[in-house]
Parts: sequence; C-alpha cells; structure tokens
Amino acid sequence: MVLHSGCSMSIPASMSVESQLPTSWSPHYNSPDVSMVSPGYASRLWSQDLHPQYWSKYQVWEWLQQTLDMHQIDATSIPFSNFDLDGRQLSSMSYHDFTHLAGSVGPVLYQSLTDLKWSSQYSSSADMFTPGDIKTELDDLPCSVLPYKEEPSFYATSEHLDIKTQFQPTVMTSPASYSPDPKRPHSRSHQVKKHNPRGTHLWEFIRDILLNPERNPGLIKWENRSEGVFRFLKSEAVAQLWGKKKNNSSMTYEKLSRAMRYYYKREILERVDGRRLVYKFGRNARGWRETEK
DNA sequence: CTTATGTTTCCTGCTT
DNA sequence: TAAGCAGGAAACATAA
Repeated sequence: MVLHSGCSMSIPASMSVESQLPTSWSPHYNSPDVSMVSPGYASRLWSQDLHPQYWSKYQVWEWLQQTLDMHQIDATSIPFSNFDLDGRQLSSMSYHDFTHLAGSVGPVLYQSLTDLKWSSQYSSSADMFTPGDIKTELDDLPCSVLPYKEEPSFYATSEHLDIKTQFQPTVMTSPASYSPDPKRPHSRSHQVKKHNPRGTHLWEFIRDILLNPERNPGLIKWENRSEGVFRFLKSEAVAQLWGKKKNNSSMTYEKLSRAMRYYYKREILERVDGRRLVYKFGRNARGWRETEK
C-alpha cells in the first residue's frame, strides 16, 4: 500500500460490496457543487476555473489521465510516478522538465497545462495566483471522515500508478498531432472521438482499474497481461463502483456484463469462453498494453 | 426537436 | 442450486 497511511481499510472479513470498495479514494474538490451538475459524468473538466496552481495531487493526476485520454495516448506511455506532484510544483515545471519526465508526451502535457493556466486566468475571478505561497493540502484530509458518497467521478484510477513502466522514450506510433488545447473549438487538428463524455466508457473504466493495482486491490486482475486477458475477482464490487460513477446505485454485475457483451461485436472485447468472469481486450480497445505497439 | 451511441434494464434459455 | 453467459428488445441518457 502506498496510500495515505490513515486510510487502511479495516473492514471485517466479509461485508457489503460497498465496504470492499477502495474508500481511500476521496478526492477533494474545492467546489462541491460541481460534481453534481451533471450526475452522470460529473466534473467534466477538473474545475476549469481553478488555476492549475491550486490543484491537489489528485487533480494533477486526473488532469494527466484526461489529457492522455484526449490525445489517445496510452496511459502506460509515461511513468505516472514522475508526476506525484501538486499543482504548484506542476505549474513551475518548464517545457524541458516535461520532456524530461514524460519523453515524447511531454510537449503535449506542457501545451495542455499552458493552455489551462492561460484560460483559467480569465475564467476565474482569481485575482491572486501568487506563485509559491499556496499550500494545497486538500489531498491529505483524513479519508475516514469522508462519507463514501458523492465523489467526483474518477475513483477507478490512481495517482500512484506504480506500473513497471520504465521510462521509455516511447514514441507514439501515430504522428500524435501535438495540438493541445482541449477546450477551444478551433485549433483542433485532432478528431476527438465522438460521443465520449470524457473517456469514461465502461471498458475504459475497467481498463483503468486494471492499470491501478494499488488503488483497486483485488477487484479485477490480469490473467494474461500481454494478451489482455483479465478476470473479475469481485464482480459485484466492480459493478457497484461503476454504478457509483454513473450515479446509479442499482447497478449489478448482471447488467454490467450485458454491456460488456455488447463490446464483442465492436471488437473492444474478445470472447473468452469457458472461463467465468474472464474477458479479453480486443483490437479496438486501446491503452491497456504495457507498451503500445 | 431528432438522431446515434452507449449503455441500462429485463427476460428467456442454456451452461458451469 | 446458484452464478454466469448469450443475446434480443426496448427504455434511457447524453451529446451533437
């Protein structure tokens, strides 16, 4: 466990699925209401109005996830551990720092951040934004106090992605059109997938859990990492988690699995017969490989 | 308002 | 027997 020490799950042997969930997941948003605006896909953009300077580590991490997603870059392409930073630290990084920490993906991240810094200056009434003296400790609240209730949306993945991803200058196979700017309609030379609220489709949700063994111990497990075969260990718990994300408390594995089966036709998943709770990523699922292509 | 997409919900029947 | 798996149908939610 690399998590905040105070958050160990001290739950009795068998309990409701609720308690099996990684309750340590308690990102804290400064604007509580934001997450409720659109129930389904809450927190569309980690508070657009909040200058990156004030992000917590969690928010930095979430920005990373979303930016990679937006650019269709495999999440394992960069060593997340290099980004265990809060907004203040992140904001002080130079272009060079980014390329150093994220290789070829660095420029994309740098651009994205620069854009966010810029736009947030105008969208928020932030008169301040004095570099250097802000302390973002939102991240370290005792999680026990927080009711596992209406968290923002991304508990599936975590900051401490301690994947074996050695820092490899993985050059994206695709020209990776470096056109950041996730928010401005113009200047998007990159066709963002249609109808994808923010990279939160079921299969992506599952994938992200898989990529975060530390945050989600025992929910889903790789059966064959290189082949993309995985198995649900706590099917109902995963379903509850999914339901929580979609603000649907009546989600069950039965229903979740129906949605999973629809992926066969789209080749996002491949059929694995004979083995219960086992699925396999198909050719149209991206971002799950250790080293993409 | 209309559509397409991506589920969500329910169900019948079969397999482990 | 319980828990999964297969899909068809139809309802829904969201985004464009």
